[in-house]
Amino acid sequence: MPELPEVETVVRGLKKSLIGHRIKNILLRRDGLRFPFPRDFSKILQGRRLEDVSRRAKYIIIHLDNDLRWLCHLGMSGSLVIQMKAPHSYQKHDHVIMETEEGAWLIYNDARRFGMMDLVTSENWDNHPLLKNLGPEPLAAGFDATRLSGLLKGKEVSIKAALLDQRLMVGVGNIYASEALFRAGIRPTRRAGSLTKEEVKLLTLSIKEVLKEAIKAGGSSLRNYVQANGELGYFQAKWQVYGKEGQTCPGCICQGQKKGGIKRIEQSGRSSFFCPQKQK
DNA sequence: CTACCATCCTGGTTGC
DNA sequence: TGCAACCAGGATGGTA
Repeated sequence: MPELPEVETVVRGLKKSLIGHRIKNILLRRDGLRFPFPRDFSKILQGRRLEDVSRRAKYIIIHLDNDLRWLCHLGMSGSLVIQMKAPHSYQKHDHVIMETEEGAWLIYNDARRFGMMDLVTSENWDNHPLLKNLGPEPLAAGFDATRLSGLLKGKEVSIKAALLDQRLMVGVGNIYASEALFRAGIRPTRRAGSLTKEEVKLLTLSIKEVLKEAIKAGGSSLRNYVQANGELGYFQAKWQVYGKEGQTCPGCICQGQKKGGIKRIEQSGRSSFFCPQKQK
């Protein structure tokens, strides 16, 4: 379920509960996820202190006390849940379980196993194959319309596909791409390079807005729960077009019209949702 | 370089 | 209730 806001929510949850903890042991219940786990994964992590947790794109980074970073991606179906008592049994897809000296358990569950974990030294950080080609963070201060405009310039792909391309910019996935384009009034099928200055400006704001609102929705549920899976605060309730084929979008001129309603189309094998009346 | 496609894997939903 | 088809929030690697 994770796009930038969900990953950010998980990161905040981990930070709140696990910083300062020392790893007692790590249990691996299979050889790997998308890739095999690093060699001696458990052995290397045992005894390490968790110094900090941060995010880059949709990657979770757990900073350890020995110049090592534990990199984790949730893929499509991964989740991380913290609990303060030992699990009495494991779920079918609980693949990694970490126990800390302080009495916390972190459980990584991932049915589809598209997620990944790796260990990276700070020396190798900038050259990590999964990180080195990532584009800018949309919520960073320097990310503005000028920046996005430069990224989209001359691009022949659809704006929807461009938003999903993590080499251009990171964090936006299939849901928030549809939502941001809806807010900006831009059709997902438009050529990325064809957007006007004004449209790019609107889109930049829409992306930032929708991501921030989703983080806020996730954060509000975190206060009350120890778990860090981001599910409780999921933005789902506030989706305006994603998964709403055939419905009319809120306050839209398409309401009451015979041909009104949100359309679902397929672009590069993924669903896009949009309102033909509102998005041009 | 760019664009498109298949692919990794399991589970939930839908339709007959 | 059985079973098959289809769909799913990501990202890579190969091909043209």
